[in-house]
Amino acid sequence: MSSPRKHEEVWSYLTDTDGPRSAHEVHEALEHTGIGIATIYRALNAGAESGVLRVVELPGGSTRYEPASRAHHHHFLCDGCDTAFDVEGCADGVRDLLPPDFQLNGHEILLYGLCADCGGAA
Amino acid sequence: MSSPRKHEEVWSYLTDTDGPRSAHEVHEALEHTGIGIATIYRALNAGAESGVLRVVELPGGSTRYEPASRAHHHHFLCDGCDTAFDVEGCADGVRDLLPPDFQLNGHEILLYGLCADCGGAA
DNA sequence: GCGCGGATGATAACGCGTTATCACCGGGAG
DNA sequence: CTCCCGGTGATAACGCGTTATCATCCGCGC
Repeated sequence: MSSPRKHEEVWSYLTDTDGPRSAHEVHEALEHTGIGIATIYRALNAGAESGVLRVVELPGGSTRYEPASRAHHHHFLCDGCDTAFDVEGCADGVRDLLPPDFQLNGHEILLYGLCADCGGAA
Repeated sequence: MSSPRKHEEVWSYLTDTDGPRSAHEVHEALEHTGIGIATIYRALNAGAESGVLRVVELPGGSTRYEPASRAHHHHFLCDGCDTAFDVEGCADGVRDLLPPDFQLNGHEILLYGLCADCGGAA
C-alpha cells in the first residue's frame, strides 16, 4: 500500500517507551525530528490496520497505541500527568462474575494514582 | 443553590437502571417526559458536585454517571450496543503488581464482550 | 541533471460531546 | 389576578481529537 519513510520511526518510539502513547504524546516525543502531526496519525492508523500496533482506549479522550507484540498486561494511569504505564501481570478470576448469557471477549484492568514523578513516592 | 424540579427525575432513573448511563442515554430514556438535553447535563453535573452521583469514565467518548451510593463494583461494556452494565465483585490482588514508588488511588476492571441482547447467549 | 510519484507537513475542516445563551414557562407571594 | 424569578428547553457556540486537503519535498529511475 505504501512505503512510508517515517512510520517505523513512530513504531520504534512506541516500542522503546513504557506504556501506550497518544498521537499527541508521540508528536511531542519526536518533535526534534520535525515530524508533523498528520504523519503521526497516518503511522498510527497504518500500524493498527497492519497489526503492528494495538489500540488502547483509556479514559481521557485520546486514543493510545502500543506495540501489538507486547504480552498480556494492564495499565496504570497517572492522575497527575495523564501518562499511562504498563503494569505486568493480571488478576484473573473476574470472568466468573459475569451473567451466563453475556459473552466475554476481553478485559482491561486500570489502576489510578500518582506516578513516581507526580508525587507517588512522596 | 437551587431547587430544580427535574434533577431528581434524572437521579432516580440512574438509581433504577443497571449500570452507568451517559447524558445521551438518559435523554433517550426520559424522552417521554419532554426533558431537554440541557437539563440532563445540569442534573448530572449537579449530582456529581453534590456527591449524589459518581462519574464513571469508560472508553467511548461520553462520560457516564451512576448513583454514588452503589457499593464497589466494576463494569461490562457491550461491544454491540455500547451499553455499560454493573458487574458485582472485584478480583483484587492487582495492587501488588505496581512499582513501589507509585501511589495507587483506585482501580477499574472493565470487561468487554456482547450482552445478552447483542448475541451473548447465541 | 531531470522528471515523476508517493510521502510529508501545515492547516483547514469535521464530528461529537459538552456548555453557554436566551427567551419562555410555571409556580408562589402579595 | 398579577408580578416576579428561578428552572427549563431549543439551539448556538465551544473545545478538542481526528481526518481531509493540498502544495511542497524527497528519493528513485532514467
